[in-house]
Amino acid sequence: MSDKYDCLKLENQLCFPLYACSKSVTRRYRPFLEPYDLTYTQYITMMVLWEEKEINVKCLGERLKLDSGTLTPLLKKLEAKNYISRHRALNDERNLIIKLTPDGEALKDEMLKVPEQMSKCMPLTEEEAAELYRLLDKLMEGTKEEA
Amino acid sequence: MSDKYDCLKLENQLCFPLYACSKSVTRRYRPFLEPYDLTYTQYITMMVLWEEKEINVKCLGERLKLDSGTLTPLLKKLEAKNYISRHRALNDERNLIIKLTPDGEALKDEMLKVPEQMSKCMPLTEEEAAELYRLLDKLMEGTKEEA
DNA sequence: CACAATTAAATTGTCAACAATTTAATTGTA
DNA sequence: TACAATTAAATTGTTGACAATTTAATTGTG
Repeated sequence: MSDKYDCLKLENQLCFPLYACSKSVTRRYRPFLEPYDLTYTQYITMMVLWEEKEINVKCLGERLKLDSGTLTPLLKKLEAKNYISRHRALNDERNLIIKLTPDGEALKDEMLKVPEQMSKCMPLTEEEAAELYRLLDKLMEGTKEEA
Repeated sequence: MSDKYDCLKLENQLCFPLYACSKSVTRRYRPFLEPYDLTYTQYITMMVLWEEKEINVKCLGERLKLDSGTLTPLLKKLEAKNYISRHRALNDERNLIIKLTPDGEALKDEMLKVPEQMSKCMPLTEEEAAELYRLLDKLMEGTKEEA
């Protein structure tokens, strides 16, 4: 019961579950982030800043795999919410340095409950999560730009 | 060497690899789809139509997990490219019926090589792919709207 | 039958993703 | 030192994603 078009069926492709699942998980974050006026992308940007304290747009883009076309407007929004500051580096004015404001820093403690709440929505065992992580990583390696 | 903020690190979350990997895979499709003037979302829409021949927007949205706000403009674009037709159902004019045009149907054979080419970018064994599929499916179940 | 409730698609508005281009600062080199 | 090449961020333009609302058709019920 198989024909040559089977490979063109949605359910036979890995790409679609990946795409749908990613959207589904992102959507799940919304209610937890909304009280802080953050979108998912803004949230992961803040996650990097909670680790780094200070970073330029280029490095931030490498961590998040986003370019300046996405980040510039997003960072302006985070600045408007007073979570971050944006200033040119003194030694090289091409670099825009992103720093947490006190408000942004304070948010970190509030946000501790987000991953906790999210993990309740993730019906995977510890081992399954680790395996999923490994497989995504491997897939990522293979799909990123090659020489 | 762990503190209470570890859970707020990007690399300790499943959500980020999922999000990044999905974007990476989608990006990989671009060069294969560009010759046919299709985006990834337009491509998966065509995949449903190659299976169904005829479907209304609501059902299409359920298959693709997209709403009319996303689909309406996308379907108008596919219509403009002459891959699909859009007509109201005679028995219930609320329903918009999407059908393949001959051009859209013909595209199916051309597109057979897309999954083939893509699979070369997917560095997973058969078993790994199956396991990834299973895990994504399980995660999907858990993250979709609950009662 | 009338009209409220429901349903399907379209519309509106906001944010994201990303290619391609532009602007401005810095670096390398003839 | 001039000036070409490179680099970082911003800008422009297109497409998607989705919440919320609107429009129009159909269904259910008093």
